[in-house]
Amino acid sequence: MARRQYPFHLIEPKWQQRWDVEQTFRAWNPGDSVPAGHPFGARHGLAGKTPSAAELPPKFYILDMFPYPSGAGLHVGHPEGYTATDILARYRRAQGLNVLHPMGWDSFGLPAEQYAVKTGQHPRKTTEENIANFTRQIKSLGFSYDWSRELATTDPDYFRWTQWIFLQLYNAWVDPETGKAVPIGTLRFPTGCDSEDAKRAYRDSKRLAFVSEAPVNWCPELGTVLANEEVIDGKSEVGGFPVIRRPMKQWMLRITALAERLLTDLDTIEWSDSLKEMQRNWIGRSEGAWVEFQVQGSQSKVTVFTTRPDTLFGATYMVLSPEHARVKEITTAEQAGAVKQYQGFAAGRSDLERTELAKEKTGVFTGAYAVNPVNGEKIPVWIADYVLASYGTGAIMAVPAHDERDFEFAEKFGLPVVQVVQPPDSKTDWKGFTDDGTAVNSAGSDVSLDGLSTAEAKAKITAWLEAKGLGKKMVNFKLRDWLFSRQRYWGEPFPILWKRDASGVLQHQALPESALPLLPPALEDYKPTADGQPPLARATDWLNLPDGSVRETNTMPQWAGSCWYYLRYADNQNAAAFVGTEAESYWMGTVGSKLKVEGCKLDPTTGQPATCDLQPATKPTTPGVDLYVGGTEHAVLHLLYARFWHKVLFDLGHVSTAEPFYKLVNQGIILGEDGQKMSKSRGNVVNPDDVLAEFGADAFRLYEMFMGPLQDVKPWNTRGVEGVYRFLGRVWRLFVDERSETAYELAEVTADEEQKKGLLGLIELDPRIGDIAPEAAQLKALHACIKKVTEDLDALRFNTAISTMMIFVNEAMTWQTKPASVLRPFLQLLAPFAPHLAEELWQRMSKTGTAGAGTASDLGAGILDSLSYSPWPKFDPALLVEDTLEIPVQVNGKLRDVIRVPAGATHDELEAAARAAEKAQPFLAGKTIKKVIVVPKKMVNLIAA
RNA sequence: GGGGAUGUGGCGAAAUGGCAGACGCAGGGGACUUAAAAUCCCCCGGCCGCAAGGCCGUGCGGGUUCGAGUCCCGCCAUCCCCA
Repeated sequence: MARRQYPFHLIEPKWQQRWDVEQTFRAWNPGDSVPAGHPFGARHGLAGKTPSAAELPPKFYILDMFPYPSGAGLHVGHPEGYTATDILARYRRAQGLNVLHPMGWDSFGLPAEQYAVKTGQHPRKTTEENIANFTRQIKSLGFSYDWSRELATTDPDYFRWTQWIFLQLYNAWVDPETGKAVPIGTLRFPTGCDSEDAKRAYRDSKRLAFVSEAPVNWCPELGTVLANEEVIDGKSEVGGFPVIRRPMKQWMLRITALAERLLTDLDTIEWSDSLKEMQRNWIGRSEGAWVEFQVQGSQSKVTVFTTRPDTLFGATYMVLSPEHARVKEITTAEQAGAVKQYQGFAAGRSDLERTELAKEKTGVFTGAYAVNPVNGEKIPVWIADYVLASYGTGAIMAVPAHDERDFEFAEKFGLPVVQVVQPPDSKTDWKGFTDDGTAVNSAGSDVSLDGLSTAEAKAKITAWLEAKGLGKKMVNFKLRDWLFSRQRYWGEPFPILWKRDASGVLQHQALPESALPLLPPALEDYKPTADGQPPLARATDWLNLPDGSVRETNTMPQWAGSCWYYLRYADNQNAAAFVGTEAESYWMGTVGSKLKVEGCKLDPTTGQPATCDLQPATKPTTPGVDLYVGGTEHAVLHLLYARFWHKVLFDLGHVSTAEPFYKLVNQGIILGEDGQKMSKSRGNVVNPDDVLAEFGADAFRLYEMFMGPLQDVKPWNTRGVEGVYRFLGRVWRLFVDERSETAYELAEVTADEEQKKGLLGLIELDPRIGDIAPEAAQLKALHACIKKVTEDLDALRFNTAISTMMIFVNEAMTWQTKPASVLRPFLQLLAPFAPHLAEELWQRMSKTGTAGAGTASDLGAGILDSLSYSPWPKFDPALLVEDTLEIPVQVNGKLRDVIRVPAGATHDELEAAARAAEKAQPFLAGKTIKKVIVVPKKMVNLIAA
């Protein structure tokens, strides 16, 4: 190990302990009493008071995606986002905002359960051990979390409310007229729906949480249903066991009912365009029409959904999905055998195999014909597995001329191909042309589309269909309802009972809220039962109630707990509600402070903040979480699910905003030193513990941010850590007296562990630091640094902010005098990035008895003891004004010279100086200047010929 | 297959359409030292040149512009997500 650049091994534990003991980073809810000694109270004049929401400073809610506490511990990818949010949390705190910055655990999950199956150790024990290790690692990085708000999704006090929210979903439906979730009691029953049984069935079919017989990914080996994302190439992601599709009774959440709002409300939030695009694609809204086809010689009708009703004249056959309900009744006797056989074949194939991977189209003719409503033509009806039962109506009209898959199918089975769209460019082949064009061959006895553009044709034919009662405009979504049950032990049990009705049929029924939390039973064996029941079914005492009803044995998926944790952080001790109204509306920004915070202007001679009081607010605070940072792997599912729950809670009046996360940033992943994704098998995983031991937490944090832009993918490089570590060493040497440090180093050699803690006191400030009037160049360096770091932080450009501080320090190292009024504000800039080092030096700068020209009180006056709550400095633009500028001179667009001119040079002066530029002369010789482009303060371009 | 992102020195990267390569790493040279480590100073895109300087250069091909790493069109490559 190289020589230590500075005693981070003593500094970091010292400050971490102090922050912990003093609860420095506690966030204050409306109605909390602020203790007299807390720096937040000192900063805001709230010491010993109990401020209301209006009296508190504006809120800033900055959130990390909470981790699954795995047995492997933290790797360097986790703290990337955490460091970014911590820097911003500290920055906003310094700006005077009331910052909510919490951390918790997404602790339900399969690994702990699998370990339990193998060893019999309760998953709770494994989970607690892993949380303890994660906590230790995260705390060692010095993040300013309010640990009093810690939560774990596996904690009964937490999942009690997850179950409660499930009941809200269960007891709600979406009124199609308003598109809003409302209590199930408001449901209006259709005429004829009179009996209690009929009403129950109708009600159950409208609930946002409902039971459905759906084809699911069943993994016999794991004994559970898997979500699509947990199945890779037909095998389980965990363990690689085969997965088959089979219909099962499952709890579903009706997310499709809010599809439209999930789509349109994306416009109200500040996410990256690419992220919004991913959500839009996932929701997959398409406008089209449904069209009804009469089956010839039968009463049966088949409804199809098409996004291209304008191509109706080109429909030469129809395809139903093999599972379509009408298949049985329309199939002719001759084809029955073939159809049945094909249905069996299709059942064994996944959606993936059926649609995307299938190069060879398959299908069979049903023997039936349908009538094309626009021209009365008879077209054959096929079944084929490239049509999915779950998309649209499960049936399509095939227009092989203008749809790729239909075309392939028609080619293979020799079906006719009729052109009905003319491409705008006559050179383009119409076969397989799927874009917009002009309708052709589209005239029937009753309606003609010929000559119309695709958009016009769509409108005309849809109106015609509607008038005839044969079809209607329709919006379809790719988004499916959310399969919400898992056959596992380590998840939230459903607060549901199954009770027999009068005819002996089991009916589901919600537990009362008073029965929550419903705990999972104690088990000896965590495996599914021999007959394929979930593990909860093993607990017969728990399962069977005295009245003969049985409990639901499925559990919720891991997504459940992460759908609302950001709300619980706002009020995690609340025993009466999932979140208190006042806390929710304050932190989500709907009832807020009437104050705003101005930056603090520095007095140029003392470097101390002058005025930085709270001013009346002119803008409302941000609705929702101000900034949410996490990995791009959650770009779709988690974020969509959480938005869905939030909207339901909003509609039901439980939360005050329509969207949970106002601004969201995805951090890029960190690769191993070899440029490959970090993984145990590649052996390229970097453990933060090792980096911390050698370089300290501040260097680790700094490097994580210095590597490159937060959103980018970037490889780890240990040499790079050394670089920023050296920078911190230079900062240290900028402030401390070299001789005292030598004395400290000598003492450390012989000191025992206990004595070492006291040794920091031996180190003194550099005697050249004092209350000296700063030189103009020094002030300029400082204020340029304040400007750039502040702007970079606002734009999340951490890497360039660090570069800027390096430039400042490199320059400051050459100074013969070190005015405290310049060095002190620099520490404030550094503090969010390297908080331990900055606090340590700050403390020395404000301590009595420091060497130097100024007296102790001069150095400390007006400065809070706690750097964490000291006001962020504001730069003075007047100090940054240049009196001369370097202006590049181009000839014909190529740089030829650089001239120095007064900053206020006029257009003509600039032009004259450029024409006279010495090094430009050879390129002007013998030519005449045709044109001159002058960009004031920027450049001059001479066009010569 | 669909979607998203990214291509700039040996490496990580900077650059409101206006001096490409800030800052850092690696490398080279020097100072200090008995020596090393640490630290400090200098050099560091390629080619030609003793030098001054010149030419070329931001994945490839076009375009817009006085001027393009940046904007537009078309390719290629890599990575990520989803199916």
